[in-house]
Amino acid sequence: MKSKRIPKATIGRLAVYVQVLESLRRDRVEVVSSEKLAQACSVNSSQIRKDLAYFGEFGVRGVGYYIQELITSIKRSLGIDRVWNCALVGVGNLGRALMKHRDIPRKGFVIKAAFDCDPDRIGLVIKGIEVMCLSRIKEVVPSLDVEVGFISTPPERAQRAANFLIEAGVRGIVTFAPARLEVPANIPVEYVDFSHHLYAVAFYINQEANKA
Amino acid sequence: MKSKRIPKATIGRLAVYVQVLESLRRDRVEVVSSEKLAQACSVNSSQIRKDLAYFGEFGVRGVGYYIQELITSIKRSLGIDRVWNCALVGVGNLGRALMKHRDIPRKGFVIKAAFDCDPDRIGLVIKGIEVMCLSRIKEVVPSLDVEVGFISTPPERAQRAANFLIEAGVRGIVTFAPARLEVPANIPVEYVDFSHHLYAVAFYINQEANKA
DNA sequence: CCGCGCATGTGAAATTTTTAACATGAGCTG
DNA sequence: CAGCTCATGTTAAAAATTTCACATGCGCGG
Ligand SMILES: NC(=O)c1ccc[n+]([C@@H]2O[C@H](COP(=O)([O-])OP(=O)(O)OC[C@H]3O[C@@H](n4cnc5c(N)ncnc54)[C@H](O)[C@@H]3O)[C@@H](O)[C@H]2O)c1
Ligand SMILES: NC(=O)c1ccc[n+]([C@@H]2O[C@H](COP(=O)([O-])OP(=O)(O)OC[C@H]3O[C@@H](n4cnc5c(N)ncnc54)[C@H](O)[C@@H]3O)[C@@H](O)[C@H]2O)c1
Repeated sequence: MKSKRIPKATIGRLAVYVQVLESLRRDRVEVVSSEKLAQACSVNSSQIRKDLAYFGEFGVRGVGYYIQELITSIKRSLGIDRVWNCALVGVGNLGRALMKHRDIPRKGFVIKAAFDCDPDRIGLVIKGIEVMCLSRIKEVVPSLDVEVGFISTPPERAQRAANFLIEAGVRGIVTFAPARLEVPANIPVEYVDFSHHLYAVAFYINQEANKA
Repeated sequence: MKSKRIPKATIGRLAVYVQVLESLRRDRVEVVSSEKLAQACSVNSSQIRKDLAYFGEFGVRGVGYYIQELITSIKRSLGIDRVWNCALVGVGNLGRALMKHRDIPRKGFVIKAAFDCDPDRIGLVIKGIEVMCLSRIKEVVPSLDVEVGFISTPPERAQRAANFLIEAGVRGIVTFAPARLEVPANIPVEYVDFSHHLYAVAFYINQEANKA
């Protein structure tokens, strides 16, 4: 377990491994080889062993990986072996879908507070969370131990939302708005944007057409 | 414009370039250098020139890129200089948010039909689209010229949804369900999954903490 | 119409990432 | 408990991607 820079792509793949491993676990499979896992994830088996080697030795030679144990190890490596409290800014269509989405808490990210600036939205209760005015964020975030901010405002409001979140004390941001954010260097920002998936599917459909 | 394999990462960056370029266009900027654009996208300027070079020569030496023209060129290169008709399967929280989301048609992807299997959902009208029973997909997809399928069912139903979509004749799939799909090699599948962004933000927050 | 400044497009170098190859060690069998 | 099998962890090679460096060519000013 040497501390080298970990490729961003590795993080992405670890998420896929967890997804597939959990699906195997549901099917009561207990052990899996890097080869089998690789097939299920559509990657190379050395890739998997390499990715895991960044964090430690989790397998048993001649046997493979114990699934439950490996899931635990990956999660610990990523720092998701605990609950992260989150605050959401922008309770529109997407914001509401996120608040209702069961998989987010299941992954350890619990939305503890939601903020909007529209008076019609403030006071609304979704999944037991009352939508609050953004002006209360500075008081609420510290008191609820919120560490992660979700942004689902329109793009032109995203920077403003980020500023509020950071000033309130969040340590990282996941934004769904299509806008680049300017933040201090010590605040990681993840941009969730599936437009590149739309573009990619169009692009690859065209490629297939040109092949034939 | 030589036809080499185009890195997947390039497609992702082109989406970012378009996003930033459109934001510049809104601000009435007309020309931009690769250096300026690079800063706004947090990438290296050669990277931008390399990415664009896969598709052609779009700039003017000594000047830079004409923004409107570059947007058009990138879109043409990706094959999104036209409308793609789409069908959505699974009209739950996310499905409804997608149907209401203005940016999707704005990017040229128009949801023409929506399917569900829940009798309570069938007949519902969202944004002028009537939710239909999945059994009608084979008749509807060809008649509406649908080429792309969106899947927003629960993960255990995603494969079934994919099978229906492919049999009905879609040429590519964008799935939001956390499940790997088995599809013919000529059908591109894009997996939209932001769990890796959640994991990544947690991971980088921890890294920041270890630094300090 | 020539020369200068500037930013592109590109070939080569550096770096990163992926893949292959194999030595190592766990577990099983007789 | 020796020998064998098998899949890991790791080292080395290959491939891909990113970055550098600069020649090329457009536009403007004199
Ligand atoms: N709907 C989707 O499926 C979808 C998918 C991907 C990305 N997005 C992105 O997510 C964001 C939200 O999309 P949406 O469809 O939910 O839009 P929406 O208009 O339904 O919701 C936006 C919400 O943000 C609130 N808001 C605006 N300014 C605010 C501020 N300064 N502080 C706090 N709240 C503020 C509004 O009152 C509204 O409730 C957009 O940036 C969109 O591009 C949406
Ligand atoms: N809600 C979110 O914010 C969100 C975010 C990311 C990913 N996702 C994923 O998107 C998917 C949908 O999430 P959701 O929150 O909308 O769930 P949901 O339960 O609200 O919606 C699922 C819908 O699919 C329908 N369905 C089930 N089986 C079907 C079938 N065989 N054919 C057609 N329709 C079928 C159901 O009737 C329901 O309407 C899930 O896989 C989820 O993991 C959701």
